[in-house]
Amino acid sequence: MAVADQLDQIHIGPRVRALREAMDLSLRDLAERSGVSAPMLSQVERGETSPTLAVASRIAAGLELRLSQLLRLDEESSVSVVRCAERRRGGGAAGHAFEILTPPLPGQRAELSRHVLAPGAATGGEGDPPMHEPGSREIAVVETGTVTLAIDGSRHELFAGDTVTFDADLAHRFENPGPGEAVLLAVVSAGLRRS
Amino acid sequence: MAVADQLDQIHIGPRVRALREAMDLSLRDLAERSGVSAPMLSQVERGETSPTLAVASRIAAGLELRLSQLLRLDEESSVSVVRCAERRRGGGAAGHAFEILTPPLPGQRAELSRHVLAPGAATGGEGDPPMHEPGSREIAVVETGTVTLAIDGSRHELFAGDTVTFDADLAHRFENPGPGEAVLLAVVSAGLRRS
DNA sequence: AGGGCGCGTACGTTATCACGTACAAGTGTC
DNA sequence: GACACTTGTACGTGATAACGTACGCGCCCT
Repeated sequence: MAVADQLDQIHIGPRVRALREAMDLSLRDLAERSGVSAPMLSQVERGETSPTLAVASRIAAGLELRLSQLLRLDEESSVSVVRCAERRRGGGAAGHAFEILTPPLPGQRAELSRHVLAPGAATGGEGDPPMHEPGSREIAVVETGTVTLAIDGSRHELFAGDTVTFDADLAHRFENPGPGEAVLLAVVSAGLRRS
Repeated sequence: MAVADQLDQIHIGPRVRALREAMDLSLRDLAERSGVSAPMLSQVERGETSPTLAVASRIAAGLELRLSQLLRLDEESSVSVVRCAERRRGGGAAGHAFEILTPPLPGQRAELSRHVLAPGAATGGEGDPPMHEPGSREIAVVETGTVTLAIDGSRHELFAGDTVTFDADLAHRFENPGPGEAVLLAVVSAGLRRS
């Protein structure tokens, strides 16, 4: 077996076990949820076998994830998560001002922030890495103005009053094409916590 | 084999073939690049077999992609937009109007809603049972006016711009003592455990 | 202490993956 | 037209995934 294969198996196995335990499930519980047998799950977690895509998808579903998300939990390990200390208040890029409305406390299940973009401004630079941990989801509401969400190779034009929900662990940014100022509220739900 | 499994296989196969042809490679060319045999690649592309993660990773690498990227090319877009006109609206008690800004989809990690309380109105009646599942947390931001949060035997007065976070599975309600109208945004994050 | 239960893993069996070989069909060159 | 080459797929075989059954271990209750 090639090294790359071993790396593949090693990564998904411990991750599946960590997620399963975080959800307080036994092997038999997850077997019931996913449709994959408990002994098979045990082998996968211990890295003894490489499941097929069909089985891996079912395991991911049992953990309330898509398979690409499950894989991403290990692949994106080089992405750093930037926390409140750097983005508490003030400006990001030129023309971008934000405030974080929720306290930096352990009990926060989601983070709420308000962003103001001057015409032509954006929340980040082209090609910036994702700023949130794997598994995070984000909701954004456009209060005033128009913004464009650029994410994962696609662009979505949003008008005042529109709401968008997306995977916050994919590289993304909001741009204000103008002409007026744009205000949006963002809610980021925590990703799947690691052990 | 379940339909979901079939959908999984159907998706990656045509995608692999499309990418291979776009790169002007034959099955034998890709076999050489990926380390997976040409007959196997043919079977995968035709949906005749579900490759293991180890093999699928090698196929993705031969196409200059990570496996999560290959999978994401077929997954439904994780971005969900709710237009201003699509908000779900309702009225609670007299003087209380609300709109739900997020879609009623499984991928929603949190629900975002906007509430308008006329002077003297409240979001619920005295002693109403909690409306959220155990473990839920809620964040509320007062946009305009003044509201009082009554929860667990205590009362908290909130002014425009204030944010409050609390356990949403405790009986609670927001009251508008007036004199003006009060507007607040609420974010409810799902509980910790699901049955 | 004993019994029952939950949990994770060993093991045997079956199904399927993954490969190597070979065939059929199409294309290009002489 | 004949030949060589490329390409995709059929088929047989070995390896391994995937399952069902059962065991060992630890914990809890009586």
